[in-house]
Amino acid sequence: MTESRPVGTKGMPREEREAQLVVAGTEEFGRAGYAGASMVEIARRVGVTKPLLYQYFGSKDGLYLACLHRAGDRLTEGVATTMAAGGEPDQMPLKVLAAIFTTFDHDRYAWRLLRDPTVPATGDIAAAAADYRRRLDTFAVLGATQLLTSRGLADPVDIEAVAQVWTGVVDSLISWWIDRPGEDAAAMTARCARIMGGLFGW
Amino acid sequence: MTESRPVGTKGMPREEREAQLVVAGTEEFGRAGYAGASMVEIARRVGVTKPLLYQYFGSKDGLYLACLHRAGDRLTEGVATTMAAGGEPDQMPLKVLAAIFTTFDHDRYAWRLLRDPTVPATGDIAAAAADYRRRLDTFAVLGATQLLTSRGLADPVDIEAVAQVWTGVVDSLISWWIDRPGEDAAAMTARCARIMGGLFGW
DNA sequence: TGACGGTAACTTACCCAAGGGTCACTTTAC
DNA sequence: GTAAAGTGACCCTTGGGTAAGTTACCGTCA
Repeated sequence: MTESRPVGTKGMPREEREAQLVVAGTEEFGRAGYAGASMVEIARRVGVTKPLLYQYFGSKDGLYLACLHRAGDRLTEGVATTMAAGGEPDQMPLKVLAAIFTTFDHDRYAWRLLRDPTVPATGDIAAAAADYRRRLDTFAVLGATQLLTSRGLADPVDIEAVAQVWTGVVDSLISWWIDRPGEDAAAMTARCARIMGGLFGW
Repeated sequence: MTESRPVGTKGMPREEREAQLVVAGTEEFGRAGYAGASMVEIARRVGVTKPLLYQYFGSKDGLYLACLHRAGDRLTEGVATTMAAGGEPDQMPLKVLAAIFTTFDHDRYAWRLLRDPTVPATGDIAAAAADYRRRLDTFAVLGATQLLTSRGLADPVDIEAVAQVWTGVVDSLISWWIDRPGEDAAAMTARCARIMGGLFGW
């Protein structure tokens, strides 16, 4: 009789709803950071209310961890595969970028979760994020070592610095990409190839 | 009679206390972001309580704006001076870095205020930060244009991308620097010169 | 095939701690 | 004695988190 039906199941299985919430959470956490993101806003994006979010994920940390693990696993996997394939040191950056762009074409905020400075300094999230960053750093340091030694530079501190700047470059490229939804992964890769070729001769 | 003397003036003039609070605020905002920073914590760092902070700055936004203006003015000024001096396109990045390192050697968190993703999306802070970023972007785009055209690249979208990546590189270098308090501005500049020379032949 | 009960999906309405913000007041310097 | 520096104690909103109840789906049994 009444037209308002705000309550009751909407027939969506838990698994599917959870996936929606993780996607929405990733975007919101990526956009506003852990500290700035709001649970009720994340629920609202999916057309659902806060208690359901808590029933499924337990807490803000639980949701963040779910988002972080999805992003971190996909990222480390993709980079590991690319690095394992090997190649010339000055070709690796572009290959890794291509892998990242392809993997996260429709999930561009995911990368930011690993480097969110607003997460609590201690606890599960900090530990998990640090672990993913450590794994990525290992790859970055490996690539930087190959690149610098091929140029006659061997200072380990230089290598660390280059590795960190590299992750910052990825960060910037992804932020730039987020602001340009029309640019797909292939266009992004082509642009980077053109620029690196022109600037560095790589 | 009582040994506890928690109240009463401590003989510090307002101007000086304000400067202390801006320094503490810059560090705390830079570390935790606008959303994650706490006013009582900032006051505590200076050995003072919250009401004094509010008496001097009015609000959290007021304090943030004071920190932001100090950082933004010093930064844009330093970069403008360096850019105005001119030079070879591939020498400019290092010159700008040297200027930034020197200016912010004892204030390393300042840079982050301009790029804090946790500030409210609208309002005075957003406007002021956007304005500073726009000014810096203008310099970055200018430098990128000179650099890319000298290499035969002219796509304006490429130039925008390079400009944004450049600001990201500065970001990463400063983050890396924050974690290594022993490295002073001169050492940092020398390191960057060595790396850029080795990697790019600049 | 239809009633029916159990379970999963979902909500309203609430609690509570944290943190931004304020008031009235106290103390010291000059 | 007055003005500026400074504080304890409070208010109130925001947002994380919860309790209890409501609705729809779905398998089962007559």
